[in-house]
Amino acid sequence: MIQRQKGCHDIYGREAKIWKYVDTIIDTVMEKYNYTYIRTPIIEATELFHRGIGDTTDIVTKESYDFQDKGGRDITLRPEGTAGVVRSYIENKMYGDATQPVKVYYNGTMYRYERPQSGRDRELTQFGMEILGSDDPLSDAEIISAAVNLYKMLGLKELKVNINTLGDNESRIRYREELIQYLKPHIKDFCEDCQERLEKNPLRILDCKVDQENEILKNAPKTLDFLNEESRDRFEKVQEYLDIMQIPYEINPNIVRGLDYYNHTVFEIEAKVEGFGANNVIGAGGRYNGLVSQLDGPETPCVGFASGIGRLVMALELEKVKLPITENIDLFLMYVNEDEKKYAAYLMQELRLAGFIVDTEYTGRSLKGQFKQADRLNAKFTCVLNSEDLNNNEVKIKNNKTKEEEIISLDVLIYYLDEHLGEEEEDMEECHCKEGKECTCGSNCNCEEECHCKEGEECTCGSDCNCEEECHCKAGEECTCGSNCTC
RNA sequence: GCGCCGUUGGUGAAGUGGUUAACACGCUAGUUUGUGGCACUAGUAUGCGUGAGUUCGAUUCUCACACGACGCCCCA
Repeated sequence: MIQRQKGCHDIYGREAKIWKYVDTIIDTVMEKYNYTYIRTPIIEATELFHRGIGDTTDIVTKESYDFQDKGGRDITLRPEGTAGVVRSYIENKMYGDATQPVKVYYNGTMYRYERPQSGRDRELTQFGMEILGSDDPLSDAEIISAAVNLYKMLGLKELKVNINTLGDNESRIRYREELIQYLKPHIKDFCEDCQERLEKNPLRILDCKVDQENEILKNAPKTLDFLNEESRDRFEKVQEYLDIMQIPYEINPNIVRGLDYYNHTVFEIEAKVEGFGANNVIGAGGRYNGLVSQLDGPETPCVGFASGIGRLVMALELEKVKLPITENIDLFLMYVNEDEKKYAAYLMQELRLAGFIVDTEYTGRSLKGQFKQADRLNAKFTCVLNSEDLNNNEVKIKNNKTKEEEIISLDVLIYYLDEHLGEEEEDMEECHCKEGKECTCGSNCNCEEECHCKEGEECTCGSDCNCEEECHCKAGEECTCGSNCTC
């Protein structure tokens, strides 16, 4: 059997619906902020990332998907989105556009040759936004606020925004040197990883999990002390704008972005969700004023942000955010003989063109099996096409929730469905499951009522539960049976 | 690149160095029910990640590899 590639995932079914939903929210929010969608190639010249992201970064040195194509060109599968956007900005001379700054957003797959773990895959989907051509601290604040608002709109509640500033390139380099000098005499007392980091990535030592309690580290020089006046003013301005926009944040001097191109404002957004793995940063970004010129474009100040959609979806699921995802169909048509089947084909065509979600039987199941199928598909209405009724120009339609059945004229079927599905919409949010009955609300269950599930039985509240014994659990409560039940 | 644990049917899984790999769910068919959701009956892996080794014999022991989960490095 051919398997998917390591660290890659197939996304389908309910999960795919969540991804699509997240995409639509991104589009909606970005439209409000007046960002335009940009789509750049997944493959780029290898040199772009070496010059853009930096030769010392692991992403470029160890983790990139490099190859030569048949023409001998050095190609890399993009490991992140910003470099490609900047390349496109320069190549298409967007700096000459009438509307400045240029505000764009992207949403696509990135590739990193890494060992997979929770929240990290080889193929990842990132959404990101960039403002190119503005040095205004308001643009820094806008990027952060847009990110936070997006997460809020998706339904995430517990967010932690960490911000920091690296200062301009000059103070950044000065600080780096100072830090190395300070740590060097004591480096023996640090963990092995930190000893490695000293020359390669000294700023990372500040954020080391092992040496967090080390007194020497606690007294280490801070980036903020090395800022020149301009950098300090800019950082204060960013905070001021964030305050005005009522975006809560914390200043965390240990936030260090991995990519070489960052300067001034940097930030990370963590999702504080129980059960999240070690990688709980769902989005991060910062200012990169030097990148455009470094890639042969005009001196252009920029700020941007990127977010992993996979982590985002994981956070939404762990937080059990209620998402407006439809998992039911309007009508399931059943039939027994060939004439009825033909009529089903005709009727489906009519109803689908009229805008209803309609399905029927395709595998030759018995009528009994068709009823089961209708339930599996969460059909709101079912209809057994019966030759006799059809000859009378009538159809028997059943509300699958109330179990009420009516015989109506075929001429008014569309009108009937329209009317009754409208009613359905209103209490779609409400769940009517009771003891011993199937949950009507689908898998994202928030039953208020008690459910009784026994070993091996499907939990009546709709979640997958492997109770050892009967449990009486309500929505949001810990399951009394001790199993991993999310009743 | 490093570490730890794992890999048995559509699903959750039990299990053993030796004839037919438990149980449950699901699915399909049948009986019954005025057109299903209950009950009952039957069917549903020639197979235990892949390859090699040990052995008379391996799904069960050993090794390698692949993949999965988690953590480190690094990073969204």
